[in-house]
Amino acid sequence: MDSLYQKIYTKVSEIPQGSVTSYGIIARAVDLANGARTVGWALQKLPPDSNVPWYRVVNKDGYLTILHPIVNASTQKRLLEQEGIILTKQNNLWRVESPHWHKYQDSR
DNA sequence: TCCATGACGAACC
DNA sequence: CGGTTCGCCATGG
Repeated sequence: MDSLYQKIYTKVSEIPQGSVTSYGIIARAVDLANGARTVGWALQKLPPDSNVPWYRVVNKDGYLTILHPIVNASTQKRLLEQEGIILTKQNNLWRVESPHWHKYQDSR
């Protein structure tokens, strides 16, 4: 059986290129109804050399709310733009223009 | 064991 | 309708 974090990473890895999803959606996909913050915690713990597409996870409004000092919002913005995703500066934060949300069939 | 801390989200003013 | 407050939950001290 996978650990909670392992399940989270697996779900994140399922997000197709060019799409994004929110912390809350991932949380529900791993049976944590209100564990959005926990998902953020798990992603922060990802090793730098990981191949998990953590940058495809944004908050429910499409904003990049990452707080990591090294791998910051600018890094995430660059990676998203490489996939053709358009970002605009709003409320002093980068935001995905017209998010194509990736949903999960069930989970529950 | 209790308390504080987030890469959040929804409910309240 | 928007800014603020309050839950949530796994971790770490």
